[in-house]
Amino acid sequence: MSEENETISLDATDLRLLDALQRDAGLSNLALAERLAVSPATCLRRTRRLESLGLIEQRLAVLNPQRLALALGHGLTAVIEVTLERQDEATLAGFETRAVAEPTVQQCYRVSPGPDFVLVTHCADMPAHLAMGQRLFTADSSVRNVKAFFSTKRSKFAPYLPLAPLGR
Amino acid sequence: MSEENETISLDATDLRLLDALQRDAGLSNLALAERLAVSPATCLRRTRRLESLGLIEQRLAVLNPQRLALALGHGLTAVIEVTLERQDEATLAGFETRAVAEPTVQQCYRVSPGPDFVLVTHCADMPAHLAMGQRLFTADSSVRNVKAFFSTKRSKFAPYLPLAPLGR
DNA sequence: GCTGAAATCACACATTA
DNA sequence: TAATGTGTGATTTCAGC
Repeated sequence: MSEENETISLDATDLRLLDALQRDAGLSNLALAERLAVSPATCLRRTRRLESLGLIEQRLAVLNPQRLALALGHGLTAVIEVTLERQDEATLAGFETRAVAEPTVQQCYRVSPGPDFVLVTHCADMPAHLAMGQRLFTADSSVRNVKAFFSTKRSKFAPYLPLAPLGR
Repeated sequence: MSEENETISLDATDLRLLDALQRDAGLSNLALAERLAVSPATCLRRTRRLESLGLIEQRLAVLNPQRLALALGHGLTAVIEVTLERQDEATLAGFETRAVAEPTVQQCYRVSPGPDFVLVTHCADMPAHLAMGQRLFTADSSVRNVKAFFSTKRSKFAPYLPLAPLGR
């Protein structure tokens, strides 16, 4: 992946390609090319470029937690607000590193105003959730306050970024 | 997609397959089969079954918002807590339907205790964010209270579900 | 954007437990 | 009987032009 912060230039085809991929990464290169009305070769070259530029971060299958629960038992999704004792960069970065390293943390956002971080976590059960809280919050003296809300239903999961020049 | 709520039975190979796919849906069937030490045919059959059972909800490319911002200008990610006037199912379902239909809403969770919903939204800019707030909250008399936190950095995005019998 | 070689996929069928 | 693995033609990928 290209690591420089050079200015990246994207034309309308790149944007349509990114948009198609963030909605359905299961399409074959051929199907994708047809949808964008470009040749398969062009489509492939562009996709490779967008990957090498780091714009496409990962491709993943999103599993359905409700369905999976029928087979594995219910997991526990929580939205957690975390406030630290101090807001200097070292303190923030320290907590962030620990949060990101925790496998049960699915998402981590630095936010403002309000708490310092919002996490989305998913644990197998309540003991696992409590153990995560022990590791990540109780054992960390830089954590001042924690509020956890448990998800009773994930109504939507569609992390699509708006690609403005598309006119969406 | 199978719509019945029949008991779904998953063996260790199914779980390893789901786990591989939720971490990397870019693998070819051949590579996947090799990783799981099964034949390509088995791998493909199993994948199809998991899709038809609705366990695999979608395949998507996750874009990097920081990188994309270099080309498009920064967007605005917010975590929003929403409390409604009443908590009866009709009121909850009404708001949920509107939230899910809003394209800027990336994720929607019903939660308890605390607020009734937590949303993760992404808008092109502040005017777009305010317009979303107008549509979704101000215009809805069932909404009592809204708290929005703006994300200054997405530190982690890895919506992997724990597949317990794997021993992870 | 086109073409062709190499890889991959997807299906039918034989095989095993 | 149900699931796996092997083999085949068809499709797709991906290089050079």
